Amino acid sequence: MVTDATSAAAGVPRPVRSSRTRPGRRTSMADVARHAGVSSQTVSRVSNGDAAVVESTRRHVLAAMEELGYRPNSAARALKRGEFRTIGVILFTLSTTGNMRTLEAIANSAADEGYAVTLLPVAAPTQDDIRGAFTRLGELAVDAIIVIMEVHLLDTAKVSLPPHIQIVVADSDAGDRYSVVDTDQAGGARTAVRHLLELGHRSVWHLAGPAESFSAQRRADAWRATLEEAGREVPPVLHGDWSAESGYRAGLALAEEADCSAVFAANDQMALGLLRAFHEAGRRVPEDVSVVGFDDTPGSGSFFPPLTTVHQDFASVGRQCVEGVLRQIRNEEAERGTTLVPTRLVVRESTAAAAARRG
Amino acid sequence: MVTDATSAAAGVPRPVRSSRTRPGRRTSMADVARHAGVSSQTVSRVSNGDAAVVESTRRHVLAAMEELGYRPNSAARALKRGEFRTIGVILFTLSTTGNMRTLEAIANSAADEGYAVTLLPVAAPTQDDIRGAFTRLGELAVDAIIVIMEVHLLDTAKVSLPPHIQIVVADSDAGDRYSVVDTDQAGGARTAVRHLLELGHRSVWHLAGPAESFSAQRRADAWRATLEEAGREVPPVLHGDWSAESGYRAGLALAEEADCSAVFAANDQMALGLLRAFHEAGRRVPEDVSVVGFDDTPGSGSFFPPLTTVHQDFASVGRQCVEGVLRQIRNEEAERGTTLVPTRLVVRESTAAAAARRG
DNA sequence: CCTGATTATGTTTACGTAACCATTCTAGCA
DNA sequence: TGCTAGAATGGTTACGTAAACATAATCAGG
Repeated sequence: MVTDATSAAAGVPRPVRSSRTRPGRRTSMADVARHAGVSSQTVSRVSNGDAAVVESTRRHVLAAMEELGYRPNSAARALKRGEFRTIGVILFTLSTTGNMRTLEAIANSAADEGYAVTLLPVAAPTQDDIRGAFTRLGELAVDAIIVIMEVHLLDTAKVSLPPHIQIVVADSDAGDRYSVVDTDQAGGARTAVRHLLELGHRSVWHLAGPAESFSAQRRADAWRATLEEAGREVPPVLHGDWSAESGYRAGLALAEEADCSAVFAANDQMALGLLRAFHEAGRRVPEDVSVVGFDDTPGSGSFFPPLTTVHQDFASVGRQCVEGVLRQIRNEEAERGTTLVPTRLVVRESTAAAAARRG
Repeated sequence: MVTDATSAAAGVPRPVRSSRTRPGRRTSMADVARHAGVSSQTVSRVSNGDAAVVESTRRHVLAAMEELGYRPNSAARALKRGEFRTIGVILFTLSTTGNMRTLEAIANSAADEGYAVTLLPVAAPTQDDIRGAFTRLGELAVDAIIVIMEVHLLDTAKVSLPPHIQIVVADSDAGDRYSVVDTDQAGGARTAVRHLLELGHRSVWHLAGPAESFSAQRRADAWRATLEEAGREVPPVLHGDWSAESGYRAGLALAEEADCSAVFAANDQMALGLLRAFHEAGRRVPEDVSVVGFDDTPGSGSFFPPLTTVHQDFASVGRQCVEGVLRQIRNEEAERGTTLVPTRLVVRESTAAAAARRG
């Protein structure tokens, strides 16, 4: 029930302005200091929990802060301290499992260290876009940058990286020029292929990612190398674009290959498409064809059949990106080299022992 | 080979310091001004592309900037201007399709408007965590906040929202207290159920999301209402936790129900689990059972069979969040009310006309 | 009761930028 | 030629914070 028509309308919450504070401005340390009858330096000390402020004073200042609704101004703080406590992340898209999970891990690790994460998406990997992004990053309030993309795209864009900013590159090559954290693509691919060979398959086909992708290349290279080491025939490589749809198309073609009893797909989405194509073509998985994916995306355990796949530890990738970047900030020097994060083969029901040799 | 032990180690790229600049500091406008022989005010004008600076001066200043590697200090800029040009996004997890796609759209829209996006993840939706997140956001360098979570969680956490900061809440209820942008959950669910009824199914079962979720509740409510409006029997509702695994478990139970010919799953992941359970139980989809999902996640078009599902336009949700927040910043006043983003039914192969009435 | 060390608090200043106002210069016109 | 309007540029200052230094208060030991 409305009891008083003249009262200020049940309004949007607004900051309470003490009569001591200037209108139109957020309350500053000076306001709090005046209100509490101390110097602004003492307010600063309380605000940072830093120096020795006697308990009674501290409480008094805290009360004043509370009363005036004081919030530290991070712009002034950053200006004074010379650091933003923020890490910038530049990436093309969040739409891949890997980027998304890596970003999440980065954000969580950064938060643990008291750092915020600023996102800088680049709509499409065109040169102009990348350059624009980096120009903006240079002006942005960040102490460091983590790049989640492939380094050769940086090169083609002739990007001038802000020199004072430390960089870790996830999902890339070029560990000799930047500090790189990446999943052990080759190791994962090798494990997948070995698993299939150990099941008795004569050879393993490969549905690779797009040719431009270094991740795809490394997985394909390791697949080929593993087959060659084992003295097996290397079937022609198929290329998809990471999408389930492209996996489906490749699967329709593979279903025609009578001697194809095992496929290693470069990611789970394409493996999903493969599964559908095989179902539709009447090739049973795993009885007729074994399929292994890569990523271990959520849901891959509920594919039909549940997918054997290479688990990527994106959380670890993200965490190590943040650790690397903070280490570089603290030491004030850039690092080089690549940190490989190991993978793990998750065996489910899409792989089985090879059927008797067929004709 | 190390050729000269006294040389500065083959080093990390470092900013070139002109002899005119003070060591240990990034070049400031004053440095550029000195180097170019103009006032720092003119440098400021060039930097902002703002005022009338004569072309020759402008080029001269730009050259000086280039030479000294000048980058504007965004902390000082923000302090002076009183705005950060940054939007904070708070969310629990990126691990759901919806959050991720919404975030991506927010980041893109914000970038278009010249705003950066700062991420503030909250590890688990406990009260302490939420409160911590908001305290940090209050001090954070943001002009506005977008909350991607359900409002009742804010309430239980007794969060005090920074009063000067504008808020748009995605994925929630409580449009009467905040400005909310959300998918038209009810409309989507209604469309899904109607689609199944129009195919001749006597009724539609529902695999709902977790009971705590408002999205799940609204989808379930609309499902029930649509059945009741059509005068159909309302089967008991099943609950999953959004995961494919929970869908699988529910599917095993549903496969036992002889009169279940159509299921509406509250998201695609659970629908994926349903499909696997039905396959394993020998119930053909769509011949024996029709299945509809919700989300239209990438890959759902390659499920086996391709999934009929309700497409959510996350890009639009994200865009409208940013538009709303910027409108509030510019008008300096909070808004209320809910903006519903329509859905679209994507009919694929997991739904078909009901078989002849069974026993 | 004084001295010197220690602790608590205050004062001054600089961080880099941009708004505001002042000054100089140019060109058009009487 | 002198005058004025307007354009281009410069000088000064404040934004809010925290470092560096200065001062005041307390206390132990002689």
